[in-house]
Order: sequence, then C-alpha cells, then structure tokens
Amino acid sequence: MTSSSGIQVTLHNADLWKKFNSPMEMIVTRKIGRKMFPILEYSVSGLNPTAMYEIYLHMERMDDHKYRYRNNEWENYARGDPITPVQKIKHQSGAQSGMFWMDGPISFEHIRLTTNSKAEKKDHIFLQSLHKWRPVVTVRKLENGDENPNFDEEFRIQNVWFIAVTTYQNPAIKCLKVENNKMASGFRSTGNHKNNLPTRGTKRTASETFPTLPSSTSPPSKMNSNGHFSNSHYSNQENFDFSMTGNSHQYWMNPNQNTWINGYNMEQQMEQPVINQWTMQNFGHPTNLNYEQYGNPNNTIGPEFYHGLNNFNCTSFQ
DNA sequence: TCAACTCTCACATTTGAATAGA
DNA sequence: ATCTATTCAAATGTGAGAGTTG
Repeated sequence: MTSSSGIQVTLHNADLWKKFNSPMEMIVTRKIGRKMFPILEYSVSGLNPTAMYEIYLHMERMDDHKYRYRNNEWENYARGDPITPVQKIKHQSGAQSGMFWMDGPISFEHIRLTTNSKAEKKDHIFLQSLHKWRPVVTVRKLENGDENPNFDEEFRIQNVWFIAVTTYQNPAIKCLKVENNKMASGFRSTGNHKNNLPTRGTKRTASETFPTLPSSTSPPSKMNSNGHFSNSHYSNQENFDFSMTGNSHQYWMNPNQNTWINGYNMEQQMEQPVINQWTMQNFGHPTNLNYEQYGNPNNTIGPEFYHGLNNFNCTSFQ
C-alpha cells in the first residue's frame, strides 16, 4: 500500500514491540529523564534519494483520560490533565538526503521522557504520568535548504502507544522489560539483586560485585538461539501492524478497507478527535475520544488478548 | 482529616567504553 | 601491537519516604 507521495514508515524493531502487546508502560523520571525501552527505531522508504529531509518525533496524548491500574487492568478514572504544547524533537542527524534516511534504521534512542514540564534539554520530552501517549514521526522535506512546513507528513503506528508511569504498574510489563533490556539484567532471576546480598545501602567491594565472570555472552534460558524470547505467551501478534504510510498531513491506515483515514488535527488534538468503527473494533479501546464520548467509566483499555499477560509467569520475580 | 495513591531520589547492580599496564 | 585488568559513566528497577489527592 502506498500513498500519493509514496513515503512509508515502518517500525524497525517491531519484533521487540510485539512482545509487549499489553498496554505498554514507559517510565518517566524528573531530573535526567528516562530513556524509552523498547526504543523507537523506524525505517523509511519512498523518499526522493537526492532531496533533503528532516525527521522529527513528538508524543501526542491519545485521549483526555487519566488512568490507573486496578485489579490487574488499566481503567480510566478521571479527566486527563490539561493538554500541553507539542514538543517536536528533531533527529540528531539533522537535514540529510532521502538516500541517507532510507539507508538504515532511524533511531530515537537518545530521547528521554521526563515529568518536568520545564525541562530545557533538547532531547527531553515532557509527559504527564498516567496518561496514554503515542509517538508521531514527522518527515519534513526541505526546499533549497529551507524548512518547508507545507511538506510535513506525520506517521502514527497504530499499535505503538504507551501509558506514562513513574513506577511500573503491570508486573508482566516490568518482567518483560527486565528480561529484554540488557541494562536491567541485574534484576533477572540470575542477577545478584535476588541472591541474598547485603541489604540496601551497604557498600560492597568489587569482588562482591563481580563474584563470577559476566554472562553477557549467554542468552537467558528463556531466549531462543536468536536471542529472542519465546512468543508462546502472546497470541494475536499477527494482528499487529507496525507500518504506516502517508501522503499529506494526518493519515491513519485502515487495513480492512485498504483506505486511508484523514482527519486527525494536531492543533485541535482533543477538540476534533478521530473516531471510526475501525478504531473501535480493531484495537479494543477507543482512542482519541474525549471524556464525554468515552462514556462508560467502567471501560478498561485492554483488548481481550492483553489479559493473558496479567498471568504471565515471570521467573525474575519468583 | 486521613488513608490510599503517586512521585521522587538515592541506591545496588550491570554493561560497555576508555584507559592503564604488562 | 596486542591482550588483560581496571576504572568510570550511564543504564536499569527497587523501595523508603515525602507529597498529593479524593
């Protein structure tokens, strides 16, 4: 499927995101911010190889709700906090040719999520905790080296969204992060966090810290030979779509009708929401609805297939 | 007023890059 | 020049306690 401009954006590390097909949680911290895991890594095609482009990322609120985690599932319980202005973060590679962008994955690894609305560092994105957020990629074509806001294309990937949290709520998500993020390997079942070490606050010597050789060359037991985890716990992954094509300003892809949905206006993010049958039926939760449209306070946001994750058997926390 | 919930921050642990020394 | 050991910065989730909310 291609649009009139033919630009296509796909999630490069979709396999990793698919493992989290429960409402994703992203930690936000105040001071230095917290990097996202999994990171956002995109592939782009359909650009003019010789034309110059800039790539931007921003986060947009998906609705006007505030959520909480109760009885093993997320529920909305209050009206969301006031919408804040969008912060578009330009990719650190700056202006590059279409060939450059199409040559390899475009990583936003450096992005940090913070609860500090006054954060001034250029890679920090302010997020309100306990709200739903969706990353949006903007492709901006330059003309004669100048920015051309009239050629901005925004790309949203339907299954890539998360709830910002200051501490993990769903133990299954926490478990998957620990199992998949090498920087959290100390919290796995094989890590020293679980092995009768002195209590917190006790200074330790280097030999205590590294009693054995690092095991980084061996994948955890639950991994297969490719370093991936078994997918046996997660069903319906074939329903996930991690690609997005657009040709103008605001496009969503409707796979059922093989057509494009146009109409999500960033400047009127909450006032002019997009709602259609496809969104409701295929993703199990209403997105881009205001509080009145959402209606039922007992609604939860997890599609049926999320429920299995709540019983996820995580060896790291036994 | 107060209990429950949320947030902050210092902490221990791990990885990997940089550096020093043999 | 190469290999090994050490140091250091940056990353992670934890958990106690402070702050906020209903």
